[in-house]
Amino acid sequence: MARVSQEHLDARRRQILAGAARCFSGNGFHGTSMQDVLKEVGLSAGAVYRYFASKEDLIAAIADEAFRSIRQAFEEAAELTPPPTPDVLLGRVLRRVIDGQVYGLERRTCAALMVQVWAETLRDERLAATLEDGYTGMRAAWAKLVDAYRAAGIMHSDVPADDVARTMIATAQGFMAQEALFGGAEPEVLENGLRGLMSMDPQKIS
Amino acid sequence: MARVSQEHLDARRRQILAGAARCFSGNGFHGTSMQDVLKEVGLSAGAVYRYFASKEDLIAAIADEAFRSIRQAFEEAAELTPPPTPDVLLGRVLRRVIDGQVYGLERRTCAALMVQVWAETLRDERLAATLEDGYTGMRAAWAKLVDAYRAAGIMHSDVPADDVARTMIATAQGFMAQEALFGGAEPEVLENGLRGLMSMDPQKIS
DNA sequence: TTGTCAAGAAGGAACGTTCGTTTTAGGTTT
DNA sequence: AAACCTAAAACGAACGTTCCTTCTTGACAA
Repeated sequence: MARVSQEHLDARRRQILAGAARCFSGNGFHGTSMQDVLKEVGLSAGAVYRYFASKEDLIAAIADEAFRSIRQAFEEAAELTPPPTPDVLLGRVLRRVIDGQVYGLERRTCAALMVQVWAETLRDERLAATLEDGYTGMRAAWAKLVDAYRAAGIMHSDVPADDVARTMIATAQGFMAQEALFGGAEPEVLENGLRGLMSMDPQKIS
Repeated sequence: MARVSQEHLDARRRQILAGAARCFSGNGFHGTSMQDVLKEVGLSAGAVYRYFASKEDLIAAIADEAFRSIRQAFEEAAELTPPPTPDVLLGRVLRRVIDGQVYGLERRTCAALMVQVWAETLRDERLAATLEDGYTGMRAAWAKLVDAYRAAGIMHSDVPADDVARTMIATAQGFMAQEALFGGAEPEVLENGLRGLMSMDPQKIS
């Protein structure tokens, strides 16, 4: 009867997730206690445990959101027609992910959360399965994109498309790691760097 | 005086580090208890705490070794003359790091440890400072290498050398993340992928 | 070569703390 | 009045670490 509005419930939920994400990004999932989270979100234990049954649930919700954000950025980029060159494409992905307002986190904090999620994925089979699913799809979409490059004659065809796809994805992942660890990994740096690499065709070099 | 030989002490120390590294790579530094480590290395608490004053010390020793391994792989590659193309170079780095026998870990386990070290670095200022030092040196060495490419006329000069250096390093980092998370990130995949990217000069495309 | 023994190395129970979580009782909002 | 939330206490379990005991080692005396 005296229920609060659904928007209120959703807002509370996001408030908890955002506060927890801030804690987790800086101290890791297991370096952060629930007391830390409670203090950060400004709610009592009773309130938080009304929205999440356990710390594990809270972690899973945050990791899933991170996966979703990454996957969406990659898949949106892969659907652009005509496909931009890798430098433009990956610049877009990085901007989208890192400025993508995951729980309203700053660029570096967001990148740090991603690294923490990777680490947690290594010890949680459920997360690993979710990530694997998303990765397989991304890889396929980007391999298609590489095929388009080859069909358009702007890339040599003597290399497996999947290998190029994995390499592009790895570059974006590496930039997220660098942003988390050192900061200053601007998308422009990635764009410039890729342009540099793209200009040195090994078949021309000898 | 009834000391045991220095070789014995060193062997015990490495035994502890190796066992701890196996635990940490799979369960994270804070998801692994000291009891887990004790069981894995087959020693008692009294024995382990004779070699490491605290869990933090143990973590720091392992992280330092991981940093050292990475840094050495990158710097060795950067000193090759004449400088190989990026595909060859990064293939070498990846092989060296990942098959580099860090505590005798398997490829994927070793990659997983790297990811855990990154995560820990985000919450430990001392580790962050160490990593920052190594990274700055690596970046400078690789920027020099890019300058050599340009001097040799095999790369366009309209892009900051440092940006290309960071992008190459990021690609290697991304591959380590992929190996940890999904496996199968062979150095050959990276080499092929880079060759593919290098063949699509954006200035030729239109 | 052998026996002795102090000291180093390892064992393992137990410590105090902190963890995630639940429970309690009482207040506030809709 | 029903749902939401607070504040505080308390729970057992698990944590990192310590402490005392036991075993082992190697120098040295015999």
